[in-house]
Formats: sequence, structure tokens, C-alpha cells
Amino acid sequence: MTLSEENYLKAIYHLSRDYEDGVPTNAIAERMETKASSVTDMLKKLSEKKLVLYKKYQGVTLTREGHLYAARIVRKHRLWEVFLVKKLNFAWDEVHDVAEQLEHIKSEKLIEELDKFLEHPDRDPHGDPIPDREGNIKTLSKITLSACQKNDKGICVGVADTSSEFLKYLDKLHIGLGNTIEVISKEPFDQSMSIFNNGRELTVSAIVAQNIYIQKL
Amino acid sequence: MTLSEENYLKAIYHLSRDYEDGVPTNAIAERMETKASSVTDMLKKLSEKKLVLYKKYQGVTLTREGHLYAARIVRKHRLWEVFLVKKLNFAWDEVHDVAEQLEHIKSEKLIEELDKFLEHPDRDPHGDPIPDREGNIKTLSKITLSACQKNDKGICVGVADTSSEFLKYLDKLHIGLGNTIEVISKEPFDQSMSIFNNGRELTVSAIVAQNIYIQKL
DNA sequence: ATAAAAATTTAGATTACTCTAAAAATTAAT
DNA sequence: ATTAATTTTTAGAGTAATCTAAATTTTTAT
Repeated sequence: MTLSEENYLKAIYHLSRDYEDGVPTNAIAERMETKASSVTDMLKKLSEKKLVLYKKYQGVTLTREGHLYAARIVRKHRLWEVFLVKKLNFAWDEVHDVAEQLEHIKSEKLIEELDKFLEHPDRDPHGDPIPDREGNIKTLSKITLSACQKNDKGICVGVADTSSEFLKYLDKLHIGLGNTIEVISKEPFDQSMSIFNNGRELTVSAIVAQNIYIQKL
Repeated sequence: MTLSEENYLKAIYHLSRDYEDGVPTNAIAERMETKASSVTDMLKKLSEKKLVLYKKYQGVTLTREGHLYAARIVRKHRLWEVFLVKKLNFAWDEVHDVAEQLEHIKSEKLIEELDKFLEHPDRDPHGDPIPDREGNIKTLSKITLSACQKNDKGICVGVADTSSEFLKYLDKLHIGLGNTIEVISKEPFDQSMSIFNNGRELTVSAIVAQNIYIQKL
């Protein structure tokens, strides 16, 4: 598998969440910042390798084999992210580009030993679940903070927006994964919220609340 | 810099030890398992980028910039080797292929943090020195064990042959980096040697002795 | 139901890297 | 010093991945 093939497979994997019955060519092209014609070429190749199910003009889905392969790349990506943050002092908004490179390193032993070294984490630094060796992920019942009501209490388990700007802002608010968050009040006018974040009171806008995932307690 | 360009640069860097006034095209081709014509093409490209000094039919040398670039790849390679052995339970004969991939990851922060995390090692698991940020290496006065005389005493600081077979054999003999080795006797007939290796007496053939580096005490 | 718009595919070209085979330059041998 | 052997380069071609522009299919709108 070439670097390019792996990147396409991973993009299809992620897009499959939003397009269950076939990921459109253009969606892939947009995500990967390439042209649709390039995508078509690659889909043919991946199809020949039986990694995707592809019918002209009908979008594409991963085969069992393709899904497994993609999940393993995501597993590597997220494990490396944990490594970078936990062991090499990377901030959670700095890890993406490097993990994007590291995810393509090929070595079974490397990734299993890394997993062991990190003590088998099940989430990456953004709260996203890490697939196991077989490509399975534990999905947990998370909702956005904006969907919480007054007096709801939960743990911050992830973010929807992983942009550097957003993550830096969360750092400034001292909101991080694992924090206990309780809704004090919700402003009817603009949906902004007053919350306790690890005991400290603060206010977040609706936009922010929409991008924070909470596991209810 | 592409993957391929980096690999050529690294090959030239290593071969420069043996060919001080110009590395021949064929030597590069042989080391990289490619054809001489491919090497010529690449030399032209590296020459245009001012990473090598290249005159047709006259072999090639690294420019200051090329040397620095190559040394940084070697630095990464060797730091990753230390990581694999020290943190991820790799044996010293298992690290090469993976380090070969990891050496191409591009991130200043990654490599400096890794260096810090490993507590600034100055040797890789085979005893080879790790270049610093500026590409300088501490050369130490090492000689082969075969060049030692009776009663000479020293520390094992490296190996010339890094093949898996050789390293596994050394493991079997319990010879490793940092061991104290003392020559008890040298057999005039076949140049085999009796030595104390960390206090235990054993015999090594001339071939083995030629591939072990010793720093005399 | 048909035309217009949008999405997708095809055709043909480009770049990076590699190869084989032939040509040219250098080195070695007598 | 000339020839033979070796090394290196050039020429031409192939593969993978990408692009632009044109053609085709599907979807949307009336």
C-alpha cells in the first residue's frame, strides 16, 4: 500500500460516518484537497484491490478489508498523538501534522509496543476513541455540551472542532479532557451557558458549547 | 526534499567515509540496490539543489549544506533506534528497518523532544555516534578487538557488522555495548582470542574480533 | 417530462523516479 | 600507447499520482 492509497482509505473511513450509503467523489476530493478526477482514478485502483466497493457515479464504501486497513491507520494516528502529548510535551493542537506522517510507518511490533508503552490508552488527546487491533472502536454515549440542560453534570470527553484556534481557546478557559463540567444556567437569548469547570465558574458561548462533547454522569 | 532524495543523500554521507575524494556512481547504486543510471539522474538533481558537488564521471561529494542535511537524517535514525531499544523493547537487530522509515518524519520539535526524552544519548544501540543538531559527531578513538594485544583492556563501544546474524550471535555470547573486555590470549594460528567479557571467559574467532569495536582503557 | 445544473468520469498531459540498452568516458593491461 | 575492460552517462520508455479540459451521467428545478 502506497502513502497515497492509505490517505484515500483513511479519508473514506472518516467520511463514511456522514455518508453511510456511499461517499461521493467530491466529498473525498474536498477533504483531501485534490481534484475529483484524481479521486476517480484512485477509487478504481482501490476497487481493484478489493478495499472499496465502487460503482461509477454511485459513490464508494469500504469493504471489510478496507475498513480494517483504514481503522489500523487511524489506530496508529491516535496512538502516536497520545505519545506526542504524554511523552514529548506536545500541546493537543500541535500533534496533527506529525501524527499524519507517523501513521504511515509500517511495523506491527512498533505499534503494539507503543500501545503497551502508553498503557493501552482508549482515547487520543482530543477524546477520540482508538480502534483496537481488529479495528473495533468503543463508542461511548457522548452529547454536545449545548445539548445539556441546567444542572446536568458530566465529563468532558472530546471536541468536535480540532482546529488549533479552538483548542488554544479551550486551554485558555482551562477546559480539558476529563474535566467535570456542570451546567449552572443556559441563557435563552443566545444559548450561552454558565458552567462549573472543575469547580470554577465560567461562561461559554453557544458555538463553544456545540463543539464540546460531554459524557453525562 | 523527497524520500528518495533523502535516501541518496544519506547513502552518499555514509559512503564518504570510504571515498573521501568523490563517491563513485556505482558505489551508490550498489548500496541502494538501484541502477547506475538512476543514480546519475539523482546526482544531477541533488547537484542543482546544491546539496552535492558533482562532476561527470568524477564521483560526488556533499556540500556543507548536503552534509548537514544528511547528518540530520542520521541523527534522527539513530535517536529513533535508541527509542526503539530503550523504550519499546526492540532487540538491537530489529531496529534498522523501522528506523529507516522513522528517519524521514519531518518535525524539528519531534526530534528535539525525542532527544530530551531519551536524555540526550550520544550513541545508538550499535555504538554509533549520534550527530548533534549541527551535524557534528563526537568521534572516539575506537579500534577493533582484533587489533588488541594480550592484556589489553577496554569497553565494547560498537560493531562493524550490524547484520541480524552477527548481533544475535553476540547476544548469545553475552557481548553487548558497555561491556568490559580484556584479552587473555591470542592464538597465533588463526587469530582467535580468549577474552574476559564482563568477567566471564570465552573464545571468539578472528572474524568476530574484527567486527567488535573497543575503546581502550 | 424536459432542460439546466451539478457531479462524476474520461482523455490526454505532466512530474518524479525508475529501468534497459546503447553510447561515451575513464581506467587497466599488455 | 593502443586496446580491452570497466564505469558512467544518455536516450528512450514505463509506472504512479496528479492535473486540466471535455464528455457523460445524475440530480434538480420548473
